[in-house]
Amino acid sequence: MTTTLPGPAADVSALADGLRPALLRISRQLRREAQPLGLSPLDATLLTAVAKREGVGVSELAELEQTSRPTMSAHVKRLEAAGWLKRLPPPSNDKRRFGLVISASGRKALDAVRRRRNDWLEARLAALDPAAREALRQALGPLSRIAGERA
Amino acid sequence: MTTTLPGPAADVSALADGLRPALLRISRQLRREAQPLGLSPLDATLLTAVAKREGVGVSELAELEQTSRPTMSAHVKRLEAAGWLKRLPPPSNDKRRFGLVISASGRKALDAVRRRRNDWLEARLAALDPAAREALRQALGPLSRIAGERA
DNA sequence: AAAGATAGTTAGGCAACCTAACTACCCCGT
DNA sequence: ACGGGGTAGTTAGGTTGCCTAACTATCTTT
Repeated sequence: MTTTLPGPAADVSALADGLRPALLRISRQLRREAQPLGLSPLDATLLTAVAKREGVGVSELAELEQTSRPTMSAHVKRLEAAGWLKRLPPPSNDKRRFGLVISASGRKALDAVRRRRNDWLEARLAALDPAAREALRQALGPLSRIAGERA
Repeated sequence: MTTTLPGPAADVSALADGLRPALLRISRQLRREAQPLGLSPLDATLLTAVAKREGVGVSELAELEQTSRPTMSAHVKRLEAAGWLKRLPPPSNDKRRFGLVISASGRKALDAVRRRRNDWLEARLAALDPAAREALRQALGPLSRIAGERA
């Protein structure tokens, strides 16, 4: 166990101060280096989320991804226009909500992006030594928890 | 060079797939939860960078922070307008560039923000168990390297 | 059947980013 | 000594991702 004695608060502060800029910068790059020919990292995240929960509604998805409903509504519209997502008419007998599902081409796009190795983040990870990657692997759980990811 | 055989690549892919959404989501929150009364996380990052390298120029700072020059120019303008940053006239005899320094009130704002504990990220970190924090601490180095942070 | 809650959209705005194009200046070679 | 090519910084214009407020349509509850 790590010492949690005198200054846990100062400890946490220092860690936060270190993490904040790194995280901000990484995500900046992440968004920027989106390959023009594929899905943006955000698109991939959203499609994955939908694939994981076929028939999810816009609001529920917004909550899962922690954005506002209008924001998610716009994303869904965009992804649908791109043909990666379909809205099934009311799965229940509730005519307000529809069920979102990933389309065949959406799944294809997702697979294609995954098969490609030229992603910015992967390149950076590959450039690290194995110990560093292992450290990141260990940190993945905590990071996901911070991100508030639900199954 | 680390082995680039079949296994590690898949490994790296999986790690990237796990990290990407978590990092995106965290940075989304990070930007959103800016305390109205203080500096945004971005502002804090930039001021810290300037403080670390007094007299830095706009272009150099842009490169350090990995943004375009116009973007940095706008940030500098904003931070200067807020009174957190000053531009010293040409420190060398090169009349094109000026030297950026953090102002007294900038330093004060930075300290104030640091002293406050109500930051979103810190709250999340504090909610983790010590082992998880330790894992993040270990990952900080690799993350910084991915972010391309220079001294 | 009216009141209130919920799903989703529209409208309007903001922050952070980019590229292209411009000004002002520096330096170097002929 | 001067003209061209590079560099510092800004301006202009556009994109993306996000938000709140307010609206429509559909339940649900009383």
